[in-house]
Amino acid sequence: MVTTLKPQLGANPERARSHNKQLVLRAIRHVGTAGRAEIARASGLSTQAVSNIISDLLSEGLLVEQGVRSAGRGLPVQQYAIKPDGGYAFGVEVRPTAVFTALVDLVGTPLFTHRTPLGDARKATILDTVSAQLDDALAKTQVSKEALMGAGIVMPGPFGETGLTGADSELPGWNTGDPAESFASRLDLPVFVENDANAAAMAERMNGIARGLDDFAYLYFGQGLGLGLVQNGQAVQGAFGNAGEIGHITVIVQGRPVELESATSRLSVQAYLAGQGVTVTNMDDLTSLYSSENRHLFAWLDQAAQALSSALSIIENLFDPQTVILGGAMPDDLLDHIIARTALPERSVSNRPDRTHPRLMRGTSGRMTATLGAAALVLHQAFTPTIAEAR
Amino acid sequence: MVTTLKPQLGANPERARSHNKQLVLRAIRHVGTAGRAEIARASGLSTQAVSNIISDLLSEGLLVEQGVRSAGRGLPVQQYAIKPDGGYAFGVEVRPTAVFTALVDLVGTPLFTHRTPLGDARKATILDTVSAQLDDALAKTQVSKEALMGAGIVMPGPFGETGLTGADSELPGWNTGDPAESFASRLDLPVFVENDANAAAMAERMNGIARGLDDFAYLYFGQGLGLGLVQNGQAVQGAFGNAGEIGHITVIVQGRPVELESATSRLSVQAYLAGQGVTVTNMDDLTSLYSSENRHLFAWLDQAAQALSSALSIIENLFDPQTVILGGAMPDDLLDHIIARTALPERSVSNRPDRTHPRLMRGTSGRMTATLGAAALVLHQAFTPTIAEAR
DNA sequence: GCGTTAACTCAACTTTCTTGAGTGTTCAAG
DNA sequence: CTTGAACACTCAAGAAAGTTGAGTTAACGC
Repeated sequence: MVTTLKPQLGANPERARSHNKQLVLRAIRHVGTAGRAEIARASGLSTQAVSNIISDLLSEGLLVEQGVRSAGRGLPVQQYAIKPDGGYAFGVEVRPTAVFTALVDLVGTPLFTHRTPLGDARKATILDTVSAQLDDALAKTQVSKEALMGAGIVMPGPFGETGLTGADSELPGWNTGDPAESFASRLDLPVFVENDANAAAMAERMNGIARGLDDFAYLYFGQGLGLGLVQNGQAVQGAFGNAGEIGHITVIVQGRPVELESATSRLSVQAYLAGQGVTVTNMDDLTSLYSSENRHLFAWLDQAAQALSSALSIIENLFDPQTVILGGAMPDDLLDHIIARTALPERSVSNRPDRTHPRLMRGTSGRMTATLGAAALVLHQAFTPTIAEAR
Repeated sequence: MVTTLKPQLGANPERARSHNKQLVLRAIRHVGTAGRAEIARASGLSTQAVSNIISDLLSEGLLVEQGVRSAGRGLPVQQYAIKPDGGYAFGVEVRPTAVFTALVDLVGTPLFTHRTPLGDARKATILDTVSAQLDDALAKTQVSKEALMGAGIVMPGPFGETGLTGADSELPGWNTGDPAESFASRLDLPVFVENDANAAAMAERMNGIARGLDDFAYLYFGQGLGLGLVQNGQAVQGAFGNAGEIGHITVIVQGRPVELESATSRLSVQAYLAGQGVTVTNMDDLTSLYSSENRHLFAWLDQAAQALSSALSIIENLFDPQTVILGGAMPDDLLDHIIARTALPERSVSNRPDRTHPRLMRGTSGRMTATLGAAALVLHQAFTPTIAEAR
């Protein structure tokens, strides 16, 4: 039972500078625009140090001057903001039948999104497709490869051979070798791999409803149901990268134990409605069923809300998050409906009077959520000081 | 909905050095004894830098020379080890009826442990008791206050007013104001507050069965049942410090939903046996019941194992830990029995062929587990590089 | 108007790390 | 047995990045 120490790096001038640069970028990003003195106070560095770092970042093209603000006495503040075209991130979501790609700029604005159907789901096919899509994205947006900071890849978990393997939506050929490695060498970029729920959570944290939150959970409606976890500003991956597989835990619905995923997921609603003779194939079908107040859909929503209430109790009591966000491949209307119907457990550490956020919130939904989340992984990394992380 | 950025510090020479010192200590601690070159390789620093740092640590009394080892070619390695009396940590566990204290040295060896009954559980009484115990511990062990690196405090959660407040084992008067603050100013020491489960987990990681593990869970039998979570080498506290309240989630036992804590906890076994006309008041009673193969106890153990199996499924699928450890106020025999009887869920991300650790292991049990865990919090902090953490 | 306040710059200084040359010890090949 | 390679470590010089303190500039308020 040999346990190796996780490699951590010592601080030297070079790594210290890189750390400080990311710290400054993060501070500016958080408030939008900021002046040197403000950043110095926030970071515990001297104004001089911040000045030097900012002049570096300006010449690297990561920051722009943003005019002067005179607030109170003293010399007016020269303000700085993130330069949108200071860098770009490529986001990829791999599903068994298609690959979704997105190119976003440094502030997270998508410049290009695309869906490419997959002929087959072999590893080589996927790598080829993603690589071609990257070239296409760069060409269409006139972005140079040098300006790309990395690629985020969202793949359906679980990774490796586990007790959940063999189920529904598998990708063959990925269980051997490190997927990140394969993509990194093929795309010649730094690569970050995550599951859909964590990626969606990070997207929400970078540019969505979870901006500034450091501890929250994200329930992601994908094919099944995934749990994204952010603790201390970092996505929780678990020892083998498979944290958040909430779909297979047992919850109580109408007094009977069922798998959470079988009560609340896209497959679940499709199966339920099919059992009632109603066919849905995409999110638009669900939206129109909802607006026509289809009683079968409403019945499903009710039991989904029940299942969710159990899940909420577990998530809240185990993680004590600032909030729980619901999002993914489910129309806004339905998410809102579920949120309204979900009983907030009383016996929960989250049931506290001094809350700043609702216990349950709706996040971004839609087909591209996870793909944009993949890109957000790259941005997150660019704005997170990491002196000790070995690469 | 204002979200403030978590304060993070920039790197300057002083903080870089402190970071590197902790990194060196951690590297040495991990392997027991080590030479300069070995540490340099592990930390990404130059041998020269490591040399300078080690000479610092020697003169601060945190390291000792440990003789020469000639391994293969080259100059024999001058080895260094942690100096046990290089520093001390005070551990405190506060319960409603008693305060437990321990003084441990830098390698974690307890020099002094004590149980002090509490006349009442008012805040002032507790602070007085702890303070007196600290003085006593220092006097009896001849340790100077300057050598104390801090105090770890274990208190029953949940912290603050929550949906679980008002239950069984409360301490009045702690919901207002920061407990850490109160202890820090009273003891004039750096203070770290945790719940019992997380503290026990950190103890196990520092000196127990979880040495070197960075991602694991600890199920702690206290009054109720608590979940300690270590992710990335850090205890997970949640947004409000109340993560790990697993006792109140619903699990299935014999087909019926029950609160986990009512099926598996010290109170649970007492209540169950009382219902069968068997009275137990302490762990020794349980041990003798077990060795006499009491059928009521065995029946309880069986249903506890069932409940645990459900809990295990949740923990594994949500956290994907390296292992789950069982420990706390329950005799070893009983823990071993439960572990042997607990069905390992098949539908779990932890059910994988390439495991290095068993899925369920027994940790340290006994009355002082959490108290020593409290002290371990201080040691953990001393061996963890933290350049960016604001204090 | 004029002093106070505050942001920012400049130049000198400090800390800490890295680099490269040099020393001493051990092992192994000729 | 000699010689050279391998390796740990030290010394001294140099580089990188931070801090400090004095000085400059602009706005506010009395």
